[in-house]
This record gives sequence, C-alpha cells and structure tokens, in this order.
Amino acid sequence: MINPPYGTATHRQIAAVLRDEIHTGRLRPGDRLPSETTLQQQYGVARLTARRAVDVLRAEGLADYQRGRGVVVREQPERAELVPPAGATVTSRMPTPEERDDLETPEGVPVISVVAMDGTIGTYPADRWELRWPG
Amino acid sequence: MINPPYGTATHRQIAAVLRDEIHTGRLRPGDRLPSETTLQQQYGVARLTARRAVDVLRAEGLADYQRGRGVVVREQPERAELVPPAGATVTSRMPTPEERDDLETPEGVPVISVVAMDGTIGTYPADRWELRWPG
DNA sequence: CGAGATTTGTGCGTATGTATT
DNA sequence: AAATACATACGCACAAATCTC
Repeated sequence: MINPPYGTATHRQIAAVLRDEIHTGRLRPGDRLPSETTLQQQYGVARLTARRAVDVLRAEGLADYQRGRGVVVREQPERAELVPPAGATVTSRMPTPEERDDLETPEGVPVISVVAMDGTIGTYPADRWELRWPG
Repeated sequence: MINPPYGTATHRQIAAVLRDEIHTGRLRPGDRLPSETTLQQQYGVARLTARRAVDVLRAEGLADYQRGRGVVVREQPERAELVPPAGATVTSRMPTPEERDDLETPEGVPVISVVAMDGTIGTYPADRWELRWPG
C-alpha cells in the first residue's frame, strides 16, 4: 500500500485516504488530522511527502493549517444569500493573497466576483455566499 | 533582495514578483515563466523554493506546469453564459481531483455548482462559464 | 509564571524518473 | 541521442506558534 512512484504519487494516495475520512465523516469539521510526523511514520514516508498530502486537502478547501496546533478539518460556515444587481455578470476565481487577507478567507476558497452594469465590482468569499436563481 | 526568513517567506516574495509581471503584462498568456533552474540561480535559492514560488501562482490559477516544457502563463478562455433553472442554488468551490479530471480543468480553477430544486446538480468550470443576472 | 514537548513554516541539499524539445 | 524542464521522493536543520505540565 502506498507504493512509490508512478501510477499515483504517494502524497496523492495519502491525500485520498484522508479525503475519504473527511467525506465519510470519520473526521469531522474541527477535528485534527494526524500530524505530519504521525503520517510520516504511519506510511513510512518523508515529512515533506506527508506535508504535500495535506497540502492537497488545503487546496481543496477541506483543511486548514494552524501552526503549533495541527491541521484541522475546516468548518463549513453558513452561506448567506447574495443578490446581484440586475444585469450583473457573475464569475468565480481564486483570490489574490491580498484579497485573501482583506476578506479573511482561508486557502482553497474561491471568490465570487460580481460586476454590475455600471462597472462596480463586488467580491465575495464563496464559502459564505450563495445565489438563488430567480424565477 | 529576497532576504531570508520571516516577514514574508522567500518563495512568497518570488511569487509576488512573478505575479506582478503577469498582472502588468510583462508576461502574457502563453509566455513561459523562468524555469525552476533559472529562478534558482537568479535568486540564489534552492530549487524547491523556486518551485514553491511557482506553486503559489498555480494555486491562483495564473500558471500551468507543462512537464518537459516549462511553466506557462495561463490563457484565459472565453466564458460562455450559464443559465441555471429557476430557483436553483448556485455556489462555488474547489473541485476534487476526480472532478478536475472529468472536467479537464487545470489547478487553481474553481467550479460553479448549480443545485436545481429537484435536486439535480450541475458542475461547471468557473474559467469557462459566467452568469448574467436577470432583470 | 516558565520550561519543555509538539507541530507547523521555511529553507537547504541530493537523487532519480518522465516528458518535451 | 542529448539537453532541458518538470515530478516525486529522500534526508537534515532551525524558527515560530501552541499546548502541556
């Protein structure tokens, strides 16, 4: 198990295991993932490999690093309803680091960008907002 | 320049320089970024550090790795208009690796998730679709 | 309060494999 | 065939934040 190169990279295999534990609910929001050291021993890999596995989950918005504490399964906040102005164009993309700072969003969370017809731009963290299509 | 630890990490500083070159247009879509080896020499850092800098840009959806070729500034495809069914709930999030495979989206691109009132779920790469709010 | 253990953050070096040019 | 460039993996070290005692 977790047999090195090719096919699927070791760190992706480990990431898949952890992801599954999150999706099945064995690991719940707020729970800590195994530490990098633990994963290292558990799978017999280098720390960097263990870390990269966790990196994958962070990029997916499933987990957060907390230096000194560990890695925790992300809480999914309630989404409020976002109502754009009539005729606005709505897109989604990853934020710049500055935007992440401003909006206080963790990594792995896209932003919803709303461009009104007068050119006004609104930017909303996608983990806290949703749209309800009219009709 | 690029003075080691703390304040801002070296790889983030390098990422900031590259990001700026993309945003100012010095590097344009389709252009190749400096190779990891070049960055390594240019900034006097380890290859891993250079790579991490580029990783940051990829996570933001600004660049793509192409093994054997280099790292290129991502082309921004045209966005088609997505029209959800009436009453649908629209959210955005990062895709799982499986979804990325299915949808053939590069890293750093969110998906738009459309949940219709009957429970049907549609998933659309956010770099190829946009919404026009009615009214 | 402080000292130590734990855990992540960042950085260095090295090696080998695979894809493209 | 060879050079270039990314992909993955190993190792080590020290700093900073947090937790525990």
